[in-house]
Amino acid sequence: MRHPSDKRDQILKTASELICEQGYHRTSIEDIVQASGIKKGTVFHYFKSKEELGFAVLDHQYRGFADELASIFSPPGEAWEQVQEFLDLVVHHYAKNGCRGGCPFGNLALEMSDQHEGFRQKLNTIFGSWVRIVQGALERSLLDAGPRASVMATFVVASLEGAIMLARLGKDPGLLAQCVLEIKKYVWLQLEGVSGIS
Amino acid sequence: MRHPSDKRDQILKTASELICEQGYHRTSIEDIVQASGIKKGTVFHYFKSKEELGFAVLDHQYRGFADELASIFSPPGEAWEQVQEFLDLVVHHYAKNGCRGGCPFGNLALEMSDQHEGFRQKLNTIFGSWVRIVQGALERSLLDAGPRASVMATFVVASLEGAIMLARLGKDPGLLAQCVLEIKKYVWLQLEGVSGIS
DNA sequence: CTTTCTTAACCGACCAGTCGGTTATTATAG
DNA sequence: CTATAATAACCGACTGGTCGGTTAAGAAAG
Repeated sequence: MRHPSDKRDQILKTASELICEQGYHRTSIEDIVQASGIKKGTVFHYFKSKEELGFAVLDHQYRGFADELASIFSPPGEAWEQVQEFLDLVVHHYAKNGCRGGCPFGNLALEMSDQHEGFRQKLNTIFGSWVRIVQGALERSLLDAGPRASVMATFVVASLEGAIMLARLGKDPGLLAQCVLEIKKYVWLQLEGVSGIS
Repeated sequence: MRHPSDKRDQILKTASELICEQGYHRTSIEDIVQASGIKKGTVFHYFKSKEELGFAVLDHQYRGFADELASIFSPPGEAWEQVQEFLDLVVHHYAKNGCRGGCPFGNLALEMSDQHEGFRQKLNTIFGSWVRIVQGALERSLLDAGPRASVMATFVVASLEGAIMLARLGKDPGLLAQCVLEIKKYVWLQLEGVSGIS
């Protein structure tokens, strides 16, 4: 008994990995065909174009990431500790795979920003919702939840992306861990300054 | 023409712009030929392969950037103000061009990190020397020049790269300006803490 | 003349995407 | 339950076009 979506998922998974490592343009349908064992006609049966497959891959990756975010930030608990937990998770993830692939969203963002308006908007939305989640946690941590939380959340995400990029370039997960410590220090100094936590 | 040709520079310039906006793989020799008016054979006369052209473009871009860095950090002066001057220059640059193109080194870094070892090493060296320049300035600003300066400089560069990426994605130079303020605040808090400057 | 530069014509490889056809699975009717 | 009709899943050879790269011959300069 075959589930109709069996092969579709396999295509999605293989394409995700390849696009993450090689980028969208560099990854050919033939690459996906070869890596997955699925035939070309089947790929175009489920996705009417490479572009549509690209969008589906992006959705697929974001769904997985959003689930992880939710599992950390949704349960009740100390917000600042949740932020730290999230940062540690990122560090741990890239330490495990040796920084191969880098951030799927950051990669596509740099590749497509000036190239494909549809991808740009989708990615911008993804980063926007990511920032908003961090912002929410920071607001719950700060006594005066003003516009500072938004600015700080944006900076945290930006720094994280930059650190992932440099760590990947240098094949050095330690660089990411080091930068994450600085991010924590940055946030910590703000929390201290504003709310007097110690 | 007497001097080694005019056309070589023109190829380099056009290729730099296109690769910066579209990426290396997405930019075909044909694109460069069409944008510059120079014929295909001429391109392969001066650069024996696309790869060699890519390396030359990278060198060309780094030379320009290194000159700017030198003109800021070399003259005698208050080191911390030089760092700020540099950050402001970056903000100003992307405000002027609306974040189009993004950082040439960051773009290539993400595109080539897992793809081409030669590019990876060259880019890693470039970022390394960039970090070291910032580190030097921080060391001149801090009373106790320890390993902290290196960590901070790495974080500054990483954050800057991440901010440029997000600003480009959102077509919002203001986001970069905002993040640079946070970078300054981050460094400032460290200087205060360590050396008691106010 | 020789050397350097420039050009257009050309090539094989590879790309995304198509198409006609062959199975599986399901729905329907007797 | 069986026979049949309809639909969805799957396959691989093929196409038109573009890619990076080559070649050979002309133009320009010393």
